[in-house]
This record gives sequence, C-alpha cells and structure tokens, in this order.
Amino acid sequence: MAAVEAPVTCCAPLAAPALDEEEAAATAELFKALGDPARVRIVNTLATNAGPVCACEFEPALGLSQPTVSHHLKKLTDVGLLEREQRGKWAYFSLKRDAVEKLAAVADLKGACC
Amino acid sequence: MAAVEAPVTCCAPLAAPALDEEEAAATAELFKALGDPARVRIVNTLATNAGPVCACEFEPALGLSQPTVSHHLKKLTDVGLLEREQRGKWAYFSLKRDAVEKLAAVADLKGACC
DNA sequence: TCAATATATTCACGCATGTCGATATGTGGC
DNA sequence: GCCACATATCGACATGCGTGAATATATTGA
Repeated sequence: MAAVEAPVTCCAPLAAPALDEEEAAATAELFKALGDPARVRIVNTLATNAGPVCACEFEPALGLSQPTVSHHLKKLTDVGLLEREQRGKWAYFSLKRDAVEKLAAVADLKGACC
Repeated sequence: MAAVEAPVTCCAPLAAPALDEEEAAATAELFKALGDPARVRIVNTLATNAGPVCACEFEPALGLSQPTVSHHLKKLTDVGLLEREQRGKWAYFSLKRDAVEKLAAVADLKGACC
C-alpha cells in the first residue's frame, strides 16, 4: 500500500524550523519503524552487506517465524526504507539510498541545539 | 530512574559491523522514544529554542493533558535524550549534547549501504 | 503552618502491535 | 496441469503504550 507517500518522503527533520502535525506524525512513523530490535537488526544486516539480502536469510538469523519476518520486512518497506526485488521465487531486500540519506538528515540535531 | 544505563549510552549505530541482541534492543528503544508525534514535537521545540524550555509550555502547544506531557518528557529523559533541570517549582528541559551527537551517529547509514 | 501552583505518579481504559499457526498467493520445475 | 518451495496474508492472542481523571509530591509565598 505504498500508493500514497511513504513517511520517509514526507517527514521533516527533528531540527526543522517549524513542524506541523502531519510532518511530526510522518517523522514519528519513520522512527517507529526502527523501534523494534528485529527491524534494527534487519537494517543493520542490510547496511553491512554489499548487495541485496534474501528474505530467507532473516528467519534463522533473527530466530523468528517466517510470517513475523515478512511482517517486519513489509513494515520497513512501507515506510520507504527498504526496496523489494523479486528474483525467481525469492525476495531480495536492500536499503533505499535516498531514504538512508533522508534518515540521517532527519535524525541530525547537531548545530540546532545547545 | 536512569540508575542503570540509558539506551542512548549503550546503543549501537545501525551501520555497526556487528550488532548483538542487547545493542539492537537499546538502539530500538532509542528510536521507539522518538516514535510518537508528541515526542517528536517536543524534541523539535527543544532543538529550535536556544535554551531550556519549561514543561508548562508543552501542555498548550501539544494540546495534551498535563500527565500525558509529563509522561512523554519522562520517556525522553529516561532514554537519555533530555536533561531535566529544576528551577523553583518549574521543570526545564533541554537536549543533551552528547545524546544528540550519538543519535546522529546511530541513524547515519550513509557509506555503509549501496 | 497553610494555601496555591507546578509537576509526577497511580490507575484504568482502549487501541496498536509483535508474535505465530493456518492458509493463500506466487514462482519455477517436472 | 501438478507439485514443491518461498513469501504474503489472515486470524487470534497477549502485551505494550498513549491517554486522561484522580491523587500525591514538591516548591513558593503569605
């Protein structure tokens, strides 16, 4: 259901001059997607691997059932952080480059505080 | 409250070479603290204000009850992002400088992916 | 000491979410 | 078409969490 806009595309940085309710909600959704240990480990795995990673690799690595892994991958994909690629009957996931840059910008508070 | 270690102090970057379960949990807790619109707006307010902000200012700004505001401020303080300062009968909150830098480092995936 | 105000805590409610078993969908090989 | 395998979806359950009313605690001032 990524028909509309993914949170990562319409969220605003924490240090933005003015944050309306919509931007705050989108930013919160982006962080919420990263607010689970399993999803943190998924992103970490993708970050430390050169190329896309098969969905089947996460099931043993995380110690979670296949439906649960699929659920987490969907959540990360829905917020716009991951990209899904079908290779035969396997699904490969990778970090979206622009989303990665946006995330870093959103979380960057340096220079705005203290 | 923060007697042990705050998540922000013991979490690991998303792009860390190896993430064990504890680090992933701490990192997830940090992001989870930012996974609520009200808390995003609190951090944004603190980031765009020069000095500490009184707790009483958030109640009208967020449109939430006083206990709820206190709850959110406590959550952000517990993870180590905020600093609480008592001034008479008012409580002033500000962003912790080291936590701000840590957050940016944790969320920075650039260079690790793609 | 007492009253007034600011903040924190407790409690209860309702909703969101992580989890997994069962099942559906999709893809390739025979 | 049929079977095997990978992935997604559905249904149900337990837990977590945001919320506010009521209450407790703390600080100031009279």
